[in-house]
Amino acid sequence: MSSSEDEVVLTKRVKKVPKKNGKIAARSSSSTTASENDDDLPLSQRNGHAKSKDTSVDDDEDSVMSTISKKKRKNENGSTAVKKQKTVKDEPVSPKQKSTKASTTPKVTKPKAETKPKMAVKKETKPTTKKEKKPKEIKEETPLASQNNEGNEEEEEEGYKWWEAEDLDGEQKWESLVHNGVLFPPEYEPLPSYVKLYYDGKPVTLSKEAEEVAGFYGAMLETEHAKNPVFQKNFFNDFLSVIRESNGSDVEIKEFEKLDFSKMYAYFEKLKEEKKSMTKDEKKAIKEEKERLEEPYKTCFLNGRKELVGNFRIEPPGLFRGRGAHPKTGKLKRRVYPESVTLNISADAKVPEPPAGHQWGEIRHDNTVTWLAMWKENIADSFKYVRFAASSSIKGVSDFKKFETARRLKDHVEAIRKDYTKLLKSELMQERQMATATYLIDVFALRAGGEKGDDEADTVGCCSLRFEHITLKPPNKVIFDFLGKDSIRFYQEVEVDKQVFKNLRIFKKSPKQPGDDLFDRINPSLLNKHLQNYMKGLTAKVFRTYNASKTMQDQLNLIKNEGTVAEKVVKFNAANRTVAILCNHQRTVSKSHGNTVQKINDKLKELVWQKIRLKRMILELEPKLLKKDKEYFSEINDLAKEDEEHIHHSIIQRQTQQVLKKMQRDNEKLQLEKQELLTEESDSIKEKLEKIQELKEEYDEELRTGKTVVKKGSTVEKLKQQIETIENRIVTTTLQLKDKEDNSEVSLGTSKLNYIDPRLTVMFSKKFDVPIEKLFTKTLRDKFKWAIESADENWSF
DNA sequence: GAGATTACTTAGCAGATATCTC
DNA sequence: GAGATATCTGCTAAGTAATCTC
Repeated sequence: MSSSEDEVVLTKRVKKVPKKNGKIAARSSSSTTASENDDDLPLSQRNGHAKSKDTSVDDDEDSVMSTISKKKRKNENGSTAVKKQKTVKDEPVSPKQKSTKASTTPKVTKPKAETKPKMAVKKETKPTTKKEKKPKEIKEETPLASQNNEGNEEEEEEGYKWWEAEDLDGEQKWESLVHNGVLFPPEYEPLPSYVKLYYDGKPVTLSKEAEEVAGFYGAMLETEHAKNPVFQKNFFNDFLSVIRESNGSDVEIKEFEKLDFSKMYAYFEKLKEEKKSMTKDEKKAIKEEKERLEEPYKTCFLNGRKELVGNFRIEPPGLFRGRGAHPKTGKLKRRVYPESVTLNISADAKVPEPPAGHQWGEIRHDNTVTWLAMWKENIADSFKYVRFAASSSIKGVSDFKKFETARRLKDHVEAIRKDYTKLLKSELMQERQMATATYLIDVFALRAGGEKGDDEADTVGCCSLRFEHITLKPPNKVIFDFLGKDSIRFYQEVEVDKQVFKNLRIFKKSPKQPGDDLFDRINPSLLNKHLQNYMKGLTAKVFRTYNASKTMQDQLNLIKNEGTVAEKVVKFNAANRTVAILCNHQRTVSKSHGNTVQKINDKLKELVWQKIRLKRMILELEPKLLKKDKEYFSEINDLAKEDEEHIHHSIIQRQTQQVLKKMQRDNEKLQLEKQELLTEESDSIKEKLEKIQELKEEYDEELRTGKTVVKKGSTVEKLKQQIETIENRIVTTTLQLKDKEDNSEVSLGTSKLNYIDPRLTVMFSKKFDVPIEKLFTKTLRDKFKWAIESADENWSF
């Protein structure tokens, strides 16, 4: 078959549908042909066949397509079969049940007859039209008296160690759940009457509702968001809606450009300043009041044990700050009232009182989920949940399971890699795409890449990569350039497996064009189904966890147990950084970064100058040394005259500013005490400034004569000692600079929090005698208590 | 089987707090 | 002790993925 015929096949399969955002997207056709059914044959049924074909298939791009169109096979049972797996059950066991030795095989338990029963329809206290899941029956009454964990003082003191007790399986998430509901943001307090929005130069009197919305914008007037035209447009539309709804303006507002928020902005800035300048006691009182209000919502009782709640606060209204080019950025996030909040709580628990004059939207008793409350937000029409804190047992169990699943991948990854390497050459397009996607996810830690709508930012992951996101440079170089999660740019120039390169070229082949999906036969759902054939619980995201933790383990293995604690921490962070780079965890370079780097560079230059100056002093004392130790003095003329002049200038300027700033601070105090203020003519200031002037003259003289002034009492030994100190400082500062630059765009926290098995950090801490406090913050120590208490120095991922 | 729904994890940013430097 | 800088924490947006519905 000719290549043109091949293209016809491809064209038939790639159905072009206009994307909601106007782009043309490639979609697999819904009308299946016999050959398309072929694609759906389970791999297990085709492995043998594919293998025999592989040997005969010419791997030319065209012939691949020819083979596909020639093949007319049908899936006999018409459904996707599941590749037979080893019957070893892949369920996690608690950390204490496991040996911490790497060599020990994980405990194998028998598979349950039914691991995840289908959820049945649930009867609710309030009938709803939507389907609902039926919670498992709560086995026993859970009287509130038992919920303070009575009779278990030891546990109360030490905290509940779920990892030593819990059966981690099962769909039911709790036996009893008792809590006090959620904390609502305070009601809006109108602005003082003199703070107005202006329209076309005239003050506008707004309704309370409209004023609140105007204030949201006014407060962020100087942010990048407020300068974004999409943000402005969305805000303005919603602002006008609120004005209409509340009959809320005495002036007809028609154009955004005529709005002047500057008075509002100034008022909010003034409030900020006032807050800043509060006395310690005032700040303390505010904090205490805040804590008093929060207290009832901070904790709840889960199965009779006290646990921390995470985000017990209902999100306050405001303007939606979407990331990247989000089409809805700037829209009004409306205030949430109790009527739209659903509480999830034990059937026999007391329902918390809703705020006065309100009612809860719904009360549920669903023990198959872990949220305490939820509400629907108005931006994406999705749910927001109130959940347990990261340190809670329920989150701990889930975290532990996540890492155990990733660890189980160790036992399968070799087979998976072998398989996808083979399937890269499959004659079936879907298999090739599946294999290529798995390769990219495995090797470059790409996310799955689910489809997105036109009301979201245009970001992609593996399955949603489009034509324009990769550039191919023969023989096997690929340039990835796309926006991933949070609109973070993923840019990498990499060399890939030759067959992967060939496949990507096929996936980009005409008639595909910019806007078309590269992977038009697969999606995350199919991909994950495929992955589950290899291992229960295996999904695309498990690869990220696995590869991150595996990389960390490998990096830690390279570290030698030597040096100070600080040096070991630096090495640990370097390992952490490797993982962060793998996962593309970035952060915006801080505004002050340029300045900071400049300052460190200046400091370095100054240190070098100091060192050279000290060496010149030595030669002033003993000129003969120049011949004796040429190398030691080889740098004494390294600095250009201009550089030296610049350094002198910086030092003089800095010292002068220090004196003047100090004078300013002192004057503020003196003013309060109603005493006479200092001036540059005051004796104490004059004296200091004169000393600086003397120093300047000394420097000028040195520059002019080339002779360095040696301080009284200096000896060669003393000067050499000083040089050594400076040299050490140069080394430290250079390292500091390198660290700054290396870390300026890399965020280490995300991988530490989500991807690196915390037991690796614990192992490092114990093996290398580095206090865990140096590696985990307090929050992380709480979150990973299970790891800290269960892993030892021999633990391995 | 596709799309919708639901529930969960992952993510960067901004403000709060702690630590360092002068 | 004050200001600068680093680190930590809370917030909430933005993903993934399982399940449900049509």
